[in-house]
Amino acid sequence: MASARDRVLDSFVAIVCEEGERPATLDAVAARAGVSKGGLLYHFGSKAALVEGLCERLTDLSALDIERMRAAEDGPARYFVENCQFVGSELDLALLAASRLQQAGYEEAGRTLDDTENAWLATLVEALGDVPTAQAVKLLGDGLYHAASLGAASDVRPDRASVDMAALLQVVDRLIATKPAP
Amino acid sequence: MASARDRVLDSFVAIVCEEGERPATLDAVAARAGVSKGGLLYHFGSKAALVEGLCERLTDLSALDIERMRAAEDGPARYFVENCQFVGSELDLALLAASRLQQAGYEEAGRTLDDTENAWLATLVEALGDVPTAQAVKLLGDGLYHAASLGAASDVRPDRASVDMAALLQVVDRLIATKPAP
DNA sequence: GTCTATAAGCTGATAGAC
DNA sequence: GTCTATCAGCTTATAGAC
Repeated sequence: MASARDRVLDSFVAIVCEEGERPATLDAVAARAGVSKGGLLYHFGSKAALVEGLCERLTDLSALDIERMRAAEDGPARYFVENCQFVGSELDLALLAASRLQQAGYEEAGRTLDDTENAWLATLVEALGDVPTAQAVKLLGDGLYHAASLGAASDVRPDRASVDMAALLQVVDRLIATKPAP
Repeated sequence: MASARDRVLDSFVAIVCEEGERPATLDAVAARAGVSKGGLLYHFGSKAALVEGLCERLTDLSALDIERMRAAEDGPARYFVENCQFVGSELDLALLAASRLQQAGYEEAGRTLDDTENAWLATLVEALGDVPTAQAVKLLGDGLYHAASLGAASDVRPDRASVDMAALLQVVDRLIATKPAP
């Protein structure tokens, strides 16, 4: 079984992703992690400390993802777009939670998100060689991520249009094929 | 001077956009609108009623925008992408506020957002004739909107990469030019 | 390291005067 | 239509026992 500290952070992330920032009270997080509020506050002295813990986790996970992206067989652009689908990975959850917390006013979450987004963009620019094309690919991914963040919170809406990933990747290929010579 | 009811709704939207959902307390909204909490509660009987008011406003504003999009000189796709930049318009504010409230757990805001997003996508599909291309354009816009929602809350970050709109519109043109024949 | 008990502050909402 | 006064509930955080 994971350490109590890890379980607390997992629970915090899970509740923020499933229900939002406001329901992620110290009481609720502690209960889900199977500790008392006092026990939680031993590991994270305040709610801001929980956010800080999430930011550290996000930084680690995104650095790992950048490495995988660089080494991806089909190239970083395809890897990036494909992985902007929400599948519930640790990185997905950390990103969604950070986004929610940023929107709830926690500035550190916003800074960490900015850093990770800049790293992704830089990797795309490096791989594609053309800045506008790289920015467009980044925006496509952000768009997917935006849709995920709308969906992951509430119940799934059957009438919400879902994206055909295979077709989208072909659009990405068109974008790369028509990019101006450097 | 606008009616008290409008001033209350304006204040609610403004605080949600500038500081987030949690700081948008009945007290804070009333103070900004220049009425007492009791005065506010006469017009909107609960916080959920404020959200409802915003949703109605968003529905009206987005219907107006769809009309403008259909009639746009450079075509709906260019109009759409250009207008996904956050410039602080009433529609921008309503969209950002709805997104924040959706992420804070207000389901009606999520439903209204879904409706407006579906309407934009349908208009793009109708104008471009190719679904994957239309979805890609929609995602580009969502990506821009995502960047705006990260920026509009906290202070402006000078190191955050900004998008070159002229270059992005050229990418959109490439996308449209290479779309498969119907 | 983890618990219980408690303090102190804030928030949404009601009741009733004007 | 708008105000003041007030309450009940929740949330963060502290203090101190085990």
